[in-house]
Amino acid sequence: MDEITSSFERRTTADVVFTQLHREIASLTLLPGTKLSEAEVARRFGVSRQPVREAFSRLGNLELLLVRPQKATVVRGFSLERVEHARFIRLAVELEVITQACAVWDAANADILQKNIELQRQALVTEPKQFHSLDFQFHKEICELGGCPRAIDAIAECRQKIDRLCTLSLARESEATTLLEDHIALADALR
Amino acid sequence: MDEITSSFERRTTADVVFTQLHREIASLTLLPGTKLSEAEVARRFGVSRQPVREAFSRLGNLELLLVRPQKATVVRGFSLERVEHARFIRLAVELEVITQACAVWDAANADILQKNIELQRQALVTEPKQFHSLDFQFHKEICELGGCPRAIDAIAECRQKIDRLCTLSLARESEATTLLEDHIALADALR
DNA sequence: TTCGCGTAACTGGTATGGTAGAATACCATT
DNA sequence: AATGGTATTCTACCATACCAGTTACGCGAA
Repeated sequence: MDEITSSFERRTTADVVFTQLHREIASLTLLPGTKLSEAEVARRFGVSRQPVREAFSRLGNLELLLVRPQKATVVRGFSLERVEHARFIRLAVELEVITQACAVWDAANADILQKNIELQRQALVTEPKQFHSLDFQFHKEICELGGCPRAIDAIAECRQKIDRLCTLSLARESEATTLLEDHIALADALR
Repeated sequence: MDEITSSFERRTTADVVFTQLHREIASLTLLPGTKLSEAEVARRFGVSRQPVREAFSRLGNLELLLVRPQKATVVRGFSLERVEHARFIRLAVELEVITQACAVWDAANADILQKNIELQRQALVTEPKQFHSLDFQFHKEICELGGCPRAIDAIAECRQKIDRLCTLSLARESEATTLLEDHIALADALR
């Protein structure tokens, strides 16, 4: 989730509110349908309405909040349709990245990925919390090796939308195992 | 470009400023690097700084403006890298859509596309301005027929970013011809 | 009890004043 | 003339007050 905050040089009040609210929405501390009021949130954070308003605006742009004039702002539900959409985009991008990666493949690349997979295997039994970042890096490496370094941004963006639902529905640990298998298969296919 | 404003139920002052600025940036009336000040723009529109600020925020989210604390807000340049990125995403999505479309293809679908292509051919000689919307609809139809109606949103989003550069570099008319050929080839391939 | 209406509380949108930080221009000093 | 420091001026940011719709609640009549 830190990909979001890392680009801010100086943290303004609005940034703080935005980041915190984003976290709460993503972690489902704030459930969809929850009504948020600028004034109430402002009180909670001990700031004026202005930065809260700014934060609401950004969250609205991310489609996490539905804010309309003179009506209460609510946490947006994730329709399955929208999740499916994000998953579709991600799939399309990943496939294309892999296609491109195939064109320029060599042994050195395979080594890099293999090294990452080993780390993943270790992380799975010793430090499950690290798996997530390794997973991210795995895809990032494919993007870079494939010559599309910026593609990872798009993938991460989709992933973030999808993950909101995953937090709700399934345990991360059991998922990690299947992901690792996917990664191994992927590396094999590239070779 | 109207896909952007159409989703607003009630037009607020901020909406107006946002839409107008967006138009000016997209049409290169405001060149990249141009410095914009909240106060100055507010004066120009005859409104307070607040809605301008709101508009700046939205444009910043779209990466059209670079707004950082206590520093002048500038119109963002489109690095070739970013255009390439958008083009890449679009390509990936379109390819995937077409793949899916192939799976469920039949003669009726082919007719629909063929009808659109005929319209395009006419538009090219009689009413070039219509070509753009027909082009949009062509891709939209493929998305819908392929069972991914929302994919067109992602495509349109990328296209918008790309078009900003196209406005600068090449005449739309000559491009339209090659696009039509592409469309015909595409419809053939699907069949 | 139930329905309708009016009012009061609350919503986000707008206007404005003040503040801290960044950039620039300018002057003094070397 | 070149440079370093300073003051002015600009920036976006934040707080506050006010406004115009919207919603919700309670009271009175049927």
